[in-house]
This record gives sequence, structure tokens and C-alpha cells, in this order.
Amino acid sequence: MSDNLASRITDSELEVMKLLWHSKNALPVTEIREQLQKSKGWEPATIKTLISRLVSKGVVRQEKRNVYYYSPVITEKDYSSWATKDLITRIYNGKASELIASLVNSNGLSQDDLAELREMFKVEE
Amino acid sequence: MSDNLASRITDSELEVMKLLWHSKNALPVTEIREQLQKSKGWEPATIKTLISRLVSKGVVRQEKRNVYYYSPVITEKDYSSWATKDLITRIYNGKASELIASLVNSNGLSQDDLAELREMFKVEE
DNA sequence: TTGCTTAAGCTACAATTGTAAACTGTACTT
DNA sequence: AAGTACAGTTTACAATTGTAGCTTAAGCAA
Repeated sequence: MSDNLASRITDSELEVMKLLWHSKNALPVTEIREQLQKSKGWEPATIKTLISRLVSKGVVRQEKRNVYYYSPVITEKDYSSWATKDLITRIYNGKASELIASLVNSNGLSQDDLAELREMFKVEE
Repeated sequence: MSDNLASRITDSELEVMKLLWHSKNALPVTEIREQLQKSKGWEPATIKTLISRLVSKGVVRQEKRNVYYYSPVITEKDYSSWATKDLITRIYNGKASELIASLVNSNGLSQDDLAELREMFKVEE
């Protein structure tokens, strides 16, 4: 569901989401800003804009305390699998196996990846 | 390489690329238009714009015959694996195995897909 | 209480994207 | 030769995105 809602998370906005996803609690602007200012070099105003847009898009919730606290409405997992499904639809004819085949054939997998995958698909029935 | 070049293929432009990728030969605007007009309902002008943008972006080549003929500069495979790698970088911490794990856990795989995967990652040494 | 700091909201502005019309020149029709 | 149609080019215009400043109001320091 929410096909378009999630899709509307842009690259910059995604950075904010990641922060929120990785935080146990809701965060005030202050904290969000502190981290992104350092890691991304963004001005406070930029960060505020991104947060507002995420709120308008319905993917971040704000709760009024002394000051607004922000937390994600959608989970990182949901977003990830939505984005993956979107990729598969757009460029792999809707077939997940084509995606994976592409990964395998394009050397997109590291040794570690391969090991993990063998483990994952070990005759687990 | 060409990290940004490929990235710049937008959704609409991708439709044009698909057409070119699936054609054995270079195509004149006429043909591109005919197909996209039908399948997408786009006006001729729109299609011309998309083609021009793809040419500026360097992902489509034009050769002058009687009239220009257009063909892709990058292959569909290259684009696909680029896009996949991009997704992995942006939302799976650069780990392909996380992508696949997400697919597995989110029910993004059909029985067939799963069978193929077990086959693919069977202790093949 | 008065002012300073700053959260929240509003405005800005260029680049990109989706969508398309207007113009221009050339080739084909009559 | 004159007209017409369409390939190619230029321009348009709103929505989205990246990036950020200005304004307003409220809480805290003095």
C-alpha cells in the first residue's frame, strides 16, 4: 500500500529518515540537526525543510511536547522492501529472480555476500 | 562508472530506453513515437523532448541518415546493475545480501524464485 | 520585564522532471 | 514552383527536489 507515499522519500529526505529509524525514541529538531549538520554539512533551515516535507508526506509523525518530537511512521523495512519492489517493477519486469540474476552476473556480490547467501538458502525446509 | 550519467535516466526517459534496448536496430523518431504514443499516450513533442534529453545525457546516440536514427549507448544490463547497485548503496548499507534478505523476508519472492535461488546458491564449488 | 535565542512556519530560488506547444527548415506532393 | 507535413530545435510551464533565508512567536537569561 501507500505506493506513492513511500516513493516520495527523496535522497535528502532519506538521510533524515535513516536517523529517525536508527533512533529508539522520537527526536527533537535539535538532535536531528546536530547529527545531519555534522555528517551532511546542511544548514539548520535545510534540515527543517526536509523534516516538514516528510511530515507533509505522512511518513514522519510529530508530537508536541515542550517542542516537537519526530518519529517515523513507516518502518525502514517497509520502505526498503517497497523500494526494492519498485525497482523490480521498473526494470526487472516484475521478476525478483531477474534482479538476483543480474546481481550474480554483474559481480555485484562480494565473497561475504555469497557466503551469506549460501547459508541463507541452505536446504532449509 | 558514469555514476551520474546512468542515474539521470528518469522514469519517463526509461520508457524510451526500453524501446531502444529492445530493438535490434537504431530507430527513427517516427517509430519511437508510434510505439510510445500508443502505449503511453504521450504527445509527439513529449517524446521528442525525452529523446533529446537522453542524447544530451549521453545515454542515447544519434546517427544522421536521411533522418536521425537513435540507439542506446549503455546496455540495459549495465543500467540495471547500476540501478541495483545504487539501491544497495542507498538503502542496504552497500550489502547485496541485505537486499536479498529483505526480499526473502518481505515475501517478495515467489516459490519459483526461491527454487531458483536455492539452485543458484547450492554449494557449487 | 526586557531582550536574546531559537523552534516553527513561510518564502525563495535554481535545477530537474513531466508534459507539451511554437518555430524553422527541409523534403515530398501536386 | 508552391504548398504541406513533419523532423529537429527552442521555449514553456508547473511540480518536485536540493538548499537555504526571513519572520514570528515563545521560552529562558539577565
